[in-house]
Amino acid sequence: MTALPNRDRRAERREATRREILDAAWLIARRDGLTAVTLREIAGRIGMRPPSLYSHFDSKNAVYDAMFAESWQQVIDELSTIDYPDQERAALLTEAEAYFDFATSDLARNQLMNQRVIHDFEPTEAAYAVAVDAYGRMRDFLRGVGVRREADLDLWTALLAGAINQQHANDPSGKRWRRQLPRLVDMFCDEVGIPGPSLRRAK
Amino acid sequence: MTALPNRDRRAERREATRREILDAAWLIARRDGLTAVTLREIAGRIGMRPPSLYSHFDSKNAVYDAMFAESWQQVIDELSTIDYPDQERAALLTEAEAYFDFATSDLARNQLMNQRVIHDFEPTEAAYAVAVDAYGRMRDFLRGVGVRREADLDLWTALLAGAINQQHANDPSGKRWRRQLPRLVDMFCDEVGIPGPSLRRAK
DNA sequence: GTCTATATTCTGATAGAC
DNA sequence: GTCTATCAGAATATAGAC
Repeated sequence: MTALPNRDRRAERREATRREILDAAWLIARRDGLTAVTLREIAGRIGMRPPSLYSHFDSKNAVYDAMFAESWQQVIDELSTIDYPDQERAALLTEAEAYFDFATSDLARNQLMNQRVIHDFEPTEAAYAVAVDAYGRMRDFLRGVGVRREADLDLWTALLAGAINQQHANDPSGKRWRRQLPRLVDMFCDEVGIPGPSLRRAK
Repeated sequence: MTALPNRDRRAERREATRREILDAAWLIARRDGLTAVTLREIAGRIGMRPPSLYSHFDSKNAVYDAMFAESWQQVIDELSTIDYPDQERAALLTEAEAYFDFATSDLARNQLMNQRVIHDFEPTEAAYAVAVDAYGRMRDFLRGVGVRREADLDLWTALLAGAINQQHANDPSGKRWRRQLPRLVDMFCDEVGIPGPSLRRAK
């Protein structure tokens, strides 16, 4: 009786190559924009020929699909490490700042996640499920501080999206709209009835 | 002494061709996305050969540049026809709805105006000046209802951008975030100290 | 799993005739 | 101002050898 190996070196290597492909794609996307990603350049960067990529991804959009899924997974991972303060308003501000920083730290990623920049790309069901999961966690978090109505969730996402979008468009290297976050969170809390001291007096 | 002609038929025809080119480009952009615009298809649609377009535009990005400028000019034209109510909050809501409707009625246009979808396109000084003009008019309008601080302007643009962005991304054919506008305007007015009755009680 | 070779189509742009 | 001809290159994707 031969013992089964406890590591699958083939699978590990395969996963490593897949990782290299995605990293190269991200590098190109950040440098020249999402639409500038080409199989040719991905291959060139990792010392492969373009057709070899098809052993790992069925198509170029399959690469985008993996990027889409991993972006939303990063949101989940990032937000799940947060140690929230007890006070509701402070917790909301912490959440807002974390998501804002995540979104504004990578324009290409944010475009892939939230804008229809690649017109013929639609996430697969599996990839979309990760985004739905991330949204569900945000909803659970808001429920935890007393926000339950659908319209209030829409309000929250609009406030965040607006600050992020303006930051990208008009002050990509600054903090002009990030500074508005305490104010936006206060406005949100006042509107939906979350009590507590204003976030802008302290400190 | 021969009289000068009071019309320049040559210039008129030239302008008409330029118009045809831009209309074709818009059609493609709306149908398949901004990045799908090609000189080949523009030419095909108006019964020309691709090289002929260079008699009217120096490059493909020059076409985008004209589209950028005319988009911002449309904002100016659109908002300047508005007959605002006297009451400040009502006036702000009218403005917000007009701009929201403008932005959400054409995804490609909004991407060209406000997102960096075409990575190697940067508007010329002349085209950018139109955008600056539009922004100046919005600033003047807000000043007219008592909003003067830079941070308050940033707040206003963030609220609008957020609603527009979420509408595009998550409910492109509906009104889910448009319904939030009265609420958003009320929140804004409360925050910056514009008096008046809530926009959500009446009607 | 990676390669070579290739298919097919498209890209923006220029030269020069008419 | 529009055309033909052409450039020089890039795009995604497939077939089949190794």
